[in-house]
Amino acid sequence: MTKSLGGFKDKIKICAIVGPTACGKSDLAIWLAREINAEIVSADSMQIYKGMDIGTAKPTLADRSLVTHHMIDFLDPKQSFSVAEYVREANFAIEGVVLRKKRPILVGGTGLYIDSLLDGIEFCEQKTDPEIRKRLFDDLEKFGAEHMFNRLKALDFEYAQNIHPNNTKRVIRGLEICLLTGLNVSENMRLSRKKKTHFDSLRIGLTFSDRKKLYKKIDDRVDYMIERGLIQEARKFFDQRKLFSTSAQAIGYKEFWDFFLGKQSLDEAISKIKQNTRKYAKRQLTWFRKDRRIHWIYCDDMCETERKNKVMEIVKRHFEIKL
RNA sequence: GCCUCUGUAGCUCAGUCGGUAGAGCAGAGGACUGAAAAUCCUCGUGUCGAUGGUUCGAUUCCGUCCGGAGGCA
Repeated sequence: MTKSLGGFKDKIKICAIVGPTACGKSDLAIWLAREINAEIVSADSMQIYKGMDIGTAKPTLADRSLVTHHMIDFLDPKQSFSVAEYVREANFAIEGVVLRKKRPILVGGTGLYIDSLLDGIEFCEQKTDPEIRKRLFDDLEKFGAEHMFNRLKALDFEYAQNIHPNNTKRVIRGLEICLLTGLNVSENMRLSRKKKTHFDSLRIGLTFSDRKKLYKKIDDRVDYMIERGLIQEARKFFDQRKLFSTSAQAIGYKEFWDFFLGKQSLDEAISKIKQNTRKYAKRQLTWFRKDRRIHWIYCDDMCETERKNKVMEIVKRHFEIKL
């Protein structure tokens, strides 16, 4: 969290547009930003990467010439990234927006990034340590998941109760935190929540009441990505794929690798992308649904004009904009 | 026309030496604090193609019919 943000007297009013992938968040945000003199701050863990344009449905240059976008298109795909870095950079970007006398709109589907930012989660100073992590993974291979879980349980019983022994990624991170900070995970989490957020946020959720309609939009969008040249875009990264860390997870790229190797047909790769995107959307919905603060807008229950009116109504109330 | 194989969950298939059935995938729900587009957990009743026969009992054995695949003419 940047020190300077704490320097603002009042809480920063911010509007967040959240929801599953392919539900129309970006378009709505661009329209809204132009209406209320705003700049857009993205909360998307993959649109940060340079060159990954089609597959991440990144706002186009035309979109970006209409409204200033932050937190997209700035990192090399070989670089890793994390929530902590996101929160730091996004806070910095929002500070700039406010200093320019513009309103900030947060838009994205990465729930962890959104909540960590808006709820003011303060991550500890210590970064991740690749060596410790590697050692822990070696131990995992040697001794198994159950053993690692027991080690965590001994250090932090409270946290261990919340995670499943098979979720080795979480178990190892838990152990890493203990080794790195000297405090257990639960204690770290309490500290991270100690300070109050400096945001006064409005959360608007975009979704469909009929899940099938969302899935149809996803399928259609993947087909459109293919038309726009997703295969060529993915191919550009193919040779370097082993150097990717965070970006290697992006849907719409990794699914082509078996196709490029001649192990799978193009149709199979495309179906896989659609399927993975649908599953991803489902996970996003699980994340957002539990958040009672979100004002939900169901895209299939109202026409575009109604939708915009509804959004404008609650946004104006939040920013105290007079008619 | 004859022969062989085949018809079981939305899909691909297993299985029941005769006591009405189970995997993978798909799908649904959930968790989530430095990899999060990641990672992980939970959830399986379906006229076992139709109909007749044998049997205490058939999805399982037998006959016929219907659908699908292949072979021979």
